[in-house]
Amino acid sequence: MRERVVAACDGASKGNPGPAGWAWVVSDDDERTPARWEAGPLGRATNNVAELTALERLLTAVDPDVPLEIRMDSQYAMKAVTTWLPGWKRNGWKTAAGKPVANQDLVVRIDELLDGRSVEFRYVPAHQVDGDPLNDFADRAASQAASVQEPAGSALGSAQPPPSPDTPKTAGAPRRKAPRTGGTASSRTISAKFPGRCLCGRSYAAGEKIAKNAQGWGHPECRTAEA
Amino acid sequence: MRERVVAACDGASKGNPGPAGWAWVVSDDDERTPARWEAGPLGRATNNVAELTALERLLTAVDPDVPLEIRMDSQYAMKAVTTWLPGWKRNGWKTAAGKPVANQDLVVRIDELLDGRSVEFRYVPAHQVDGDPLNDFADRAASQAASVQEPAGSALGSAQPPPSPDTPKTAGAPRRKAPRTGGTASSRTISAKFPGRCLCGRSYAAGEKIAKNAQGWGHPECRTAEA
RNA sequence: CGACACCUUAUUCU
DNA sequence: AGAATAAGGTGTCG
Repeated sequence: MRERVVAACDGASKGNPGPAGWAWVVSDDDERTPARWEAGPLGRATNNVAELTALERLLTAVDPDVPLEIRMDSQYAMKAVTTWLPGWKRNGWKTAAGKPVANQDLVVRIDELLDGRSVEFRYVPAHQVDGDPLNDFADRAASQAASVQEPAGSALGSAQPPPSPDTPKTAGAPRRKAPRTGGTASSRTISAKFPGRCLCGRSYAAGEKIAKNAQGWGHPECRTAEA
Repeated sequence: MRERVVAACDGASKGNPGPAGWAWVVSDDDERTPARWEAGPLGRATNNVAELTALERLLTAVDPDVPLEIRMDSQYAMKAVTTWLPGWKRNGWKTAAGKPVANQDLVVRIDELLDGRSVEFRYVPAHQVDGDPLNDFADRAASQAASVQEPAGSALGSAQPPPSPDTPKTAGAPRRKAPRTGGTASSRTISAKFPGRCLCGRSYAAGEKIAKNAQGWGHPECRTAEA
């Protein structure tokens, strides 16, 4: 059976409500290095709409047959689609205070995308000194998308999102620099002779352009380091 | 009724937290020239403890009957004793996040000093190219006190605090040099025949040494320019 | 009442 | 380029 893929998603809203954005990232096999990512603007929205949208876009972008581990820092978005959703279906989408559940459309849509899929949600705290690198990447990409209100991602050849001013950096300990990713393709691509699965979780068809990465063959934009 | 006196106060903390200092300055009638000032060390403290202490020392040093305009660059210290204090008294000194309010002792002490007094607070931005001269003076005096951890002031015959390296200098426009102040006394002093009020806002008693300044008689250390 | 997130402001600095 | 000291608010749920 295929190895589970690790991903993260996050939302941002400048002013809350205000200019908002979403982002997701699928990791390399080391579960730390961004292999493929995407971010987009939302116009004026709340933080929680942005968080839910990020999850919805991630599930839409990844092959439903691939087992996923999704890391997120929003307990609201995570519990909405896991803990609270069954009760809401039963009680006619009423909150404990008797009011209508907010963002019902997004929650329902995510519920549909989750159907028949293997997804494990995992809460990771935001903005930690030595926190999850994928969550940090998604946080920065979403914040950037919220600010500039422009799409970005590995498929668009975007540069890595800039560091957030509010994300604490690692203390003195020296760290290996993560391999560059996402940017312009540089090594050779070929046409696939057989269909297969990229490390990003999506399959590729025979005849599709693929490139070699450290773990095998896959989408050219999913290359993580030169072979 | 007596004219309002203009003053400024500021704090500094090298490293934050780190060696800290406070300073206040009372202006001449031109509202630009330092007439009387004082600065002191705090040992290891935070920037905000230094800011609040500077305000507390100013209020302690100035006659409570004199109406004051206080200029400061710390919105934290200013709003703490004006905007936020009433709410804190009501809610048992809890922050919006539900945590105990920091530096409560200093805020309470300042609240007591403010009682029955005429004080207008005025925010002035820090480190501006053509910013408030009194705030700049207090900034330099507090920074110096934080560095050397020694008291200073007009009453001690201290020299003017040195310029800060981080304060942007005025662009090309030529400016009149502010009259020298605060340093060693140089012109004649006499014994007051009657009690009176100095321009610094404090009164002097009959028999106390006084000196003539541009606006009249007052404390020798409050002289602003030679007559 | 509690939790998580999104922020906004100012200062202190390094 | 970075971090610490402090406060305020909204979005959402149990």
